[in-house]
Amino acid sequence: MAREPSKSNRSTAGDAAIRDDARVEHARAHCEARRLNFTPQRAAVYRTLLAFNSPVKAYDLLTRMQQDAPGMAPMTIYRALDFLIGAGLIHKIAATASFVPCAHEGAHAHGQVAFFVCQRCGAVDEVEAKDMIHALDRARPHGRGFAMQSIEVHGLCADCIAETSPAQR
Amino acid sequence: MAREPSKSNRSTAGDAAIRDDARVEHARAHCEARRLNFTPQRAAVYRTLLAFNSPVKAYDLLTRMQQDAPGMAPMTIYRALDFLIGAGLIHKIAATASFVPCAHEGAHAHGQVAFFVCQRCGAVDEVEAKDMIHALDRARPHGRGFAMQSIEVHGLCADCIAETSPAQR
DNA sequence: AGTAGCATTGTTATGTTGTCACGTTTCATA
DNA sequence: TATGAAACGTGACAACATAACAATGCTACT
Repeated sequence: MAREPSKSNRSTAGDAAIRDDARVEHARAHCEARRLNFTPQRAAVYRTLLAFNSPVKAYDLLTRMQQDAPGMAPMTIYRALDFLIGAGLIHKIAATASFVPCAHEGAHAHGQVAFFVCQRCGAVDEVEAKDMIHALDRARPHGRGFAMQSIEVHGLCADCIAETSPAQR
Repeated sequence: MAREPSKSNRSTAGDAAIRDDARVEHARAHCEARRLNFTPQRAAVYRTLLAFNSPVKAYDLLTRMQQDAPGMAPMTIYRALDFLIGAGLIHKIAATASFVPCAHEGAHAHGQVAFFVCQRCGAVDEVEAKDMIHALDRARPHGRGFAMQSIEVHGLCADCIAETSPAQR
């Protein structure tokens, strides 16, 4: 699943890098429009997160960034991640203590997004959740005043079900 | 987030202990019916978790249990918690890395429960979620084969909204 | 009774994730 | 240029979780 940074497949990797660069520029504009300070450090963390192309743990991000910036400390990563979450550019997945770029580049309201998290492989699928919110509100008998910010659905993705069921027979 | 509209807050620690004891016996029967080994150690961890009456972190549980059993190691706690989760007697709340007794004493199917988790105070409200599951299934455009096991809704509870909004005005 | 196999528990060490505290740098702007 | 807030560097540490292996005890079969 992980994309190797190998030198084969060069054109694909290059295309991905170009797409990531575009997303970084989009994020910069997003922050400028909100008077948020999209510093080089924050941009670098965001850029690195994009390159993984899958949910990333803070220390994996740190390890990767230390290749270019030896001595970088955990705090540096966590501060940048906090900023990016606040800006709506990334999300934290509690189930796996990992981070993913927002699939909508921050362009959704709070409480209108849901994550389907596979507990086996860690894959995350982010979907708009307006309809779900309504369904949840109706289905919930009490706790009326609860202000939803995100939903995590934990379970097994189709791929992992396919891989595990035969072994159990 | 009280589950029942109590007539008064006069319930004593003694009453609570008696209720907890009943729940431990219920859990014992639950396990025996499933040929699961509800050992004294596991019972003790469950009993201690019940006594907190709120979401508990593993190390808080450890600290408490070390009062009676000095030298108890983290492994011991985590093993018991794993067993209790497997037995359906408790749930893990990923958002706060904490554990709560199942509000239904294990009497619900997998994928039919949702947790409303307050990100400020950590309070957890567990509700049956059959209706939500259907709503989620309908609202979700892709990820057809996803097998839901639990839902965590993250946000702010009514109490915390009441406490924070005046300060923000 | 003997013993093989398994589940449970004990013990030590280690790995992983996240935060605190405090000092320094940067930079817009008054 | 002063100065104050935001951002950043750094080291220590707190909190959360598991690996690995030893010891114990149960139980099922001979």
